[in-house]
Amino acid sequence: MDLKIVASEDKPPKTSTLKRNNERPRQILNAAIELFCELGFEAARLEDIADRAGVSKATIYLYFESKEDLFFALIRENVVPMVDETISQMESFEGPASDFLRFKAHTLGHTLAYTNQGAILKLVVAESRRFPEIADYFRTEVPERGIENLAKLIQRGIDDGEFRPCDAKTAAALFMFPLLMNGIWMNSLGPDTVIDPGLLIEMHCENFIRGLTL
Amino acid sequence: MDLKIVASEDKPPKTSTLKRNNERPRQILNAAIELFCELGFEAARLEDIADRAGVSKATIYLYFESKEDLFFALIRENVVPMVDETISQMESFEGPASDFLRFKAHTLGHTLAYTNQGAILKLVVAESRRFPEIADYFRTEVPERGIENLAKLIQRGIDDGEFRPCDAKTAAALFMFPLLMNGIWMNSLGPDTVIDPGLLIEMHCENFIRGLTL
DNA sequence: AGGATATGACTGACCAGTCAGTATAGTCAG
DNA sequence: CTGACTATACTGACTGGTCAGTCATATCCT
Repeated sequence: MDLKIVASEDKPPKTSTLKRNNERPRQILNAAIELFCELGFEAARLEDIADRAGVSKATIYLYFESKEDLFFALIRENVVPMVDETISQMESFEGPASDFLRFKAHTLGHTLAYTNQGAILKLVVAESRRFPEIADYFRTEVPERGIENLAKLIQRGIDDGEFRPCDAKTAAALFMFPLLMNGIWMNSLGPDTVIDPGLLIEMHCENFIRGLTL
Repeated sequence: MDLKIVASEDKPPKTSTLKRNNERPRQILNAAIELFCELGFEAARLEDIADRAGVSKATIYLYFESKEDLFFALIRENVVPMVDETISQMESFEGPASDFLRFKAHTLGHTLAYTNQGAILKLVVAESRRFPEIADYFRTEVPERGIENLAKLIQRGIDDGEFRPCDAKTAAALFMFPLLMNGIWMNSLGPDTVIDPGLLIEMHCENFIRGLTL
């Protein structure tokens, strides 16, 4: 792509505060996310990540132990906080369970389909067999906590007579799976002419609630 | 440089040659499937594939042009025939649409969850951005044909008054997505203690039909 | 001065793909 | 039947390129 002329015409835009050290990890991580999502873990080259972050490859090693550590940080810094937020939303929610499901289907559904959150999911799923410790961390922090909390909400719906009795955990997973698959789809094979993600989310939402309602 | 045209076919009518040559491509392909599914395309080494197939690496190149060709052959030889079969089942089916959905949910659901078909899906999804031609081939041969035909069946259900009116293609995708995600899940993060794949398939099946029924 | 931040240049391992050569079996002239 | 020839199947050893990770050196900021 761009070969660097050795010296000459060095940085004219002299950044006064070179104490950007605080931002460096974030810059590098963002570049890593983009490239991991585009190419997969193996095929993403550290040198390209460095280029995109505007640093040299060696600088990455000032802030991260290894390529794998970068992958781990991605989950720790980006995915887990999002789950935390969802869970606290869920805990403070008081209306009918179906209202929350509608809200969540639309927000999460669109986030997964139209941002690289879907690509991150695809990435984790693709690499999980090769990085068991990362997969373990992800599994316990994301799906297990997420499903558990969503199951609580659905169980409340069942107890309140809003939903018919069923296994709440399975129902929670069943609520999530089309949204997750939609996100993976849109970040791999899609977008295509066959599936309209917005329509699918909408239909899933109504069909799921309809099927679950007494 | 390469004048290894393999064709030149004028079969002697009676050659009782014990050539195992016929089996070689299948042996190699099976080994490739296993390793691609375990490790992903990049991380799977051709030498390991060769070892598992009981041949040398150079032998692979007698039957396949490149590593990527091996990936392509995997889809052509394994995935597409399965879709063909499903479609012909669907076309010859005559009972209520919901019966076929139940049948398909269970057979396909279990195949994806408990065989490496789910891992193959995971693989295709993971690598599709890096191999656009393979992704195009897969998309047109598998999801597009599959969804189109399933949509026909669902449309018939709508026309017959079995289901309530809705967009049949979206409904078809919505029927498939939990089964696909379940297959990917079981071949990446799962199996785990949170999700029971069999229960999920069963519940999806009933909930989906219930939601769609008038 | 001296610690913190950064990098260009390098290395060592790895791996897809190649090639010259071996092995085995079929063909056929004598 | 035999030995020379040929076609097919296969492989060990190599190459050229790639890339994660290292390190000696340089620059900046108290």
